[in-house]
Order: sequence, then C-alpha cells, then structure tokens
Amino acid sequence: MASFQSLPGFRDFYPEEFSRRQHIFRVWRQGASAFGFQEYDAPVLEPLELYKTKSGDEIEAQLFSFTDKGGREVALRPEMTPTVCRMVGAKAGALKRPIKWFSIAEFYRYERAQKGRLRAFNQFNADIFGEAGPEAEIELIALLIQCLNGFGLTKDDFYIRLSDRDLWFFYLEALGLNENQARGILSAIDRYEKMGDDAFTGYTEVHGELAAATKEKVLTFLKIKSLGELESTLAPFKSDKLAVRLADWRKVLGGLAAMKLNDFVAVDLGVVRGLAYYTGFVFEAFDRKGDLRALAGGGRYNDLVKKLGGPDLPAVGFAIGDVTTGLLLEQRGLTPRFVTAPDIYVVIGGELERAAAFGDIHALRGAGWRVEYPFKELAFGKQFKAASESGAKLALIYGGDELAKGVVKIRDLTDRSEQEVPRDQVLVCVRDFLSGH
RNA sequence: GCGGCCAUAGCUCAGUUGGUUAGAGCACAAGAUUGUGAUUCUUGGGGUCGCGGGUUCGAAUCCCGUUGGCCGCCCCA
Repeated sequence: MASFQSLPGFRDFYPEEFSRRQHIFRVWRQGASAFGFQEYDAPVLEPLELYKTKSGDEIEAQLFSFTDKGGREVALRPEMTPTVCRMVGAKAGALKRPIKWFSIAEFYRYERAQKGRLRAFNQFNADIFGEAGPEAEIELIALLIQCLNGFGLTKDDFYIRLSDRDLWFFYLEALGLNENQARGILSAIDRYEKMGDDAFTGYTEVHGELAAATKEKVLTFLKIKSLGELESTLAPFKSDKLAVRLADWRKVLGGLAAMKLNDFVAVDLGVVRGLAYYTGFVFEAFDRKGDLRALAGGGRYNDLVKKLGGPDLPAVGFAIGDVTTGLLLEQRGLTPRFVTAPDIYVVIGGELERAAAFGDIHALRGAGWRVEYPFKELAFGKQFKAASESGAKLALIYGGDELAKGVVKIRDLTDRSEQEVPRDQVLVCVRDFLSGH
C-alpha cells in the first residue's frame, strides 16, 4: 500500500483512464471545430474576488481558496465563465463578432464527492459573445447535441430541457408579483421537482402564503410541455415583453427543428438553474433514464461581462462535464477499447542482428509507424508470443539466416504467412502491406 | 457542513468463537522451450491486513480515533 494517496475527489489517470478521457476530449473538440469555435485556455488560479463578484460571498465555502505567499486571496477556478468573461471583456473591441470560443479544462470545487461529482473534474465550455438574438442559442444547443452525438449517444440516451428565466419573470410580473416575490417563486420552482409542495415553504416564510389562484397558475405554467401550450397559456396576457419572448421561443425551436434536432429538445419550465445571473434561456442536458445528475447546463448571461468590468456584451454559454459523461458512456457500452498495439513488432535474432534491426526500426518510426521490439535478447518463441500479444499486424524478423541473404522476413501475424523481402526495400514493403489492411 | 456502508497482494476476494510464519484466482516475471505464437506445468517477486491508539498472554479479527473510498443530504456555478 502506497504511503501517499491522491487527495479526496481527485483522480489519477493511468494510461487506460487517460485514453478514455482523451476520447471524450477528442469528441468535444471535433464538435467545436465543426461549429467554428476557437479554442482558448486560461490560468488555473484566479483572484478569489473574481468568483465573489460573480456569485456572491457564500460561494467561498465551495472553493479551493487560500492566501498565497504574497498575501493575495486566490482560488482554483471552479468554472470557466468568469474567466472567459474577463478575457473577452478586456479585448471585446478588437474581437470579430460573433465571438465563438470554447475550452477544455480542469476545474476544482471544495465539495464532498458523490456519484457524478468530484473535487477535480474537466469541462468543455462553449460560449458566444456579442449576439443578443436567439440565433446564438440555436447554435449552442446544436453544438451541445453534436458534442453528445459524437460519442454515439442518440435521442434515446439524452435530451435537453429548455426553459427561460425571463419568461418566468415576465409571467410572474403579469400575475402581479414583484421582483423579490418572483425570485422566491423561481427558487421554489427549482426545488419543486425534488420536494413537491414543500418547495414553497421557503417562499411562504418570507413573502407569506401565495394566493391559491396564483399558485395554481404557477404550477400550470410549470407543467407546460410544448410551444403550443405555452402560446395558449400566454394568449390572455396583453404583455409586449411576453410576446417578444414567445417570438424568440418560436425561433429557437424552429431553428432546431430545421436541423432535425427537435427530438432532442423538450420544453420544460422546471429548469431555472441555481445562481441568479442567467437572464434568458436556460437549458440542461439529461440522461433519459434519469439516474444521473445533469450532463451539461447553460444559458444566457447578458449582464455578466459588464458586471466583471467589461463592456455591455450579450453572452450565452454552456458546459459539459467529463464525470457524468464518462458514467453515461460506461452505462451504454460506448467506452472505446483501450488499444496500445504497435503497427510492427520486430523480432531480433541476437546482439549481432540487433544493430542491423535498429537502423530499420528508426527509419520505420521516422516514417510514422509505431514500432516495438524487445529490449533484451529473447528466444524466438518468446518473441513471437510477445509480437502476437502486442496486437501488431506484422512482425519483421531480423535473424542471422535472413541477414546473411540480405533479406528481412515479413510475417503477417493474422494469418501467419511469411515472405522475404530485400533489406533495402523494407520500408516500401511495410507500407504496401499495412496500407492494404 | 451532516449521515449510512466499506477498507486484507496491482485487481477480485477468502481468512472459523481472537491462536503457529496471512491465503487463493487473475495479472506480472523467469524457466520447461538456443528459429515460429495455443494449452499446460514448475518457480519467483509482490502485504507493517489503510493509519494511530486501546483491550488481551496473543488482534487482520474486538473497541476508540483518524485517513481514504462508495452512496445520500446540503449545495450544485
């Protein structure tokens, strides 16, 4: 047993786990690239104030924060949004709009680990800055779907719940509630799925009992499952704000339907998302079976760049986590096999033949082939066994007999056939052989 | 921050009411086998029984603490 273990909630990535992580990163990166997003990165350590400004003081309890040797209050980044807002805000004037950026990075939160949640995890982040219209939401939701489709996940595996914080506020305003009351209701909505009617006790304590008729209307709104229901529910209200939001909803759902993505998206006003900086559409991706926490989440945050000292710049973004994604891929058998096989395994007769083999081995590697050979002198039988177990498609045999004739033997490890080729043609013959498979 | 379950070899686990030097399978390595891959056989390395303390003639086993893991609550950017 080792004297040291990794810290709680942190993971070691041995080669097999690392390859699984790389597969996830590769799919995300391919998706972002296809959508024309540009990759960026940023420091892991940031001023603590950056997160307090965005999320309030209470966030500190869930941060990896400390005082550095220069007396600065710092924190390991718990998310990318404040950082990317700072970066974009600093150069907003020089960046071509719309700004479409993504990153793949590790984040840290000081919380107790549980299923799908660790203290160190990776996230794919994609954001669009400088586009106030719902075109940005269409682009991002389509990208989110692509980033999950890329693993082989289908509409039977996951779906996206789409909601709208502005719509809620405008609706609650139309019902006669003030802004504080509306925030209280949203907080109750957030918990309603889990707690049922008890979710409203917090509201009652602060604002008093919600009128039965109003509550009824809130719950009706919450249960809306389609654009049609949404339109008919809102029809009686003469509100310009609501009409504008409805037009945006038609655009988003229409655009996604035109991309044939409508099966992936569900109208679900039960999603409001925890912290209060979202200003419009919000969305979360979930496993269809529903026993995992959210795969991804995001929404519009039009005020944040300005709040962090930048210009007034509209923004939408989302993040996908690697932990829940990995669990879902595991459940669905979509984890790729761990392959370490070389292309070629070189069998070497003895020390005399080794020098000859080394020249060709290095040339083959220079040509881009993955080539392995035994470090120590080994019996031929052992070497063939090793060649077979390595998963290589072919073996090159450098024995005394062959070299005396000026040839190298190529053995097809799949059907055990062999042929001799002149030594100076090894590269060409290997290329012909491997490209034919 | 709170609660439940758990911790023996790299992995999966056994280990009797507390009793000699803590075991198995798999994996790894060497050999049987000095020019051709299976299977098999032999052998080997690898453990402060998570860590610390206590009870006892004696602790992997019982008790307390602690660290870590899994799971749930809070929270979830």
